[in-house]
Amino acid sequence: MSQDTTEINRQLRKSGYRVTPQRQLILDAVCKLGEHVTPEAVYDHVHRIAPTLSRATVYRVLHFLTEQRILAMVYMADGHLAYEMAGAEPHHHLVCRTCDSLFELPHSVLRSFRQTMDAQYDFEIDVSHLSFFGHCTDCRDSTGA
Amino acid sequence: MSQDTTEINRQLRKSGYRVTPQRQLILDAVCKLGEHVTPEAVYDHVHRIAPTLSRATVYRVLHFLTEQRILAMVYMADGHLAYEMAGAEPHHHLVCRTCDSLFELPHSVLRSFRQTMDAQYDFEIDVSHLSFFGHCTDCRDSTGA
DNA sequence: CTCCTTGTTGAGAAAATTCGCAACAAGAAA
DNA sequence: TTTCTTGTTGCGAATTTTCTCAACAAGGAG
Repeated sequence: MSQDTTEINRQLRKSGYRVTPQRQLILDAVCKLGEHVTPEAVYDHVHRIAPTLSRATVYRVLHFLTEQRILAMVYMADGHLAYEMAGAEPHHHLVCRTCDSLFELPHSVLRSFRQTMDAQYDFEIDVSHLSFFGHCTDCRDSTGA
Repeated sequence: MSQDTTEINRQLRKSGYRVTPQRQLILDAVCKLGEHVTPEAVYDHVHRIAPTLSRATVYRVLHFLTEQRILAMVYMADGHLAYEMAGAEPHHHLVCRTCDSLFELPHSVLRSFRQTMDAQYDFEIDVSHLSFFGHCTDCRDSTGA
């Protein structure tokens, strides 16, 4: 389940943050629940183990762990946000605004683009996950010309 | 203000949708309020003119007009969503997850990437606006290593 | 081991966004 | 212009996400 939590904990402490049981529970939950984990799913999961752990903490910790590059945000087709472990194999999404379908995009496609951003803007685009919105094959011609 | 609304209206009707006063008011509002218009700002604006126009309608219409490629969604640094006319000069954002700063990215940088997506996946990435999350020059080294 | 400093949490209120459904009204057809 | 179909809206409730702030507790210092 919880992959090398030890290493993550060490990293957090080193940065001056604290390793609390809440953070560990939430991290474990995302880890265990797999890809595209919603805040509500996390809450349901951890709430059974720690009934006093509040929703606010779930949202805060998810945000915090994303900032720490431990988790990655995933924009779902329905517009909602989900999370997953940032360490997982990077993959990206093409989300169709019309039919809401979601296509996976191999990380390799992004490689050169990221390098350009890095070299020209010194900006490190989040490797873990990107979502591109637009219109898929079936929908691209359905609106107007 | 309201740029060629006539053409937009025609297009909507042609697609089987209706042109209602609410939709026109909301479109005008976004047009007039400029870039990065929040739903709340739209509501405040139209509510003065049409007090019964509900928040739900504002959200629904913004979503609808985005789907119709008339508006474009903009992910703000604070995580909130804003809208702007899709016809405007395309520009994109680099959003730093750590310091929340927002950098503008010229459209030209995206050109080849879009062409690749188009050619290889037959997916038309939204031209109007993209947001890339990551870490800027100042923040990229501040976490870990 | 005990004491501080200050990063974190819990609880509930507040704010933001979405839903459900009956009443409405745009606009095609007659 | 009147009628009818069905896409849209309003309202209020339900959900989701954020905020405030006092009480807590992680972990470094002594």
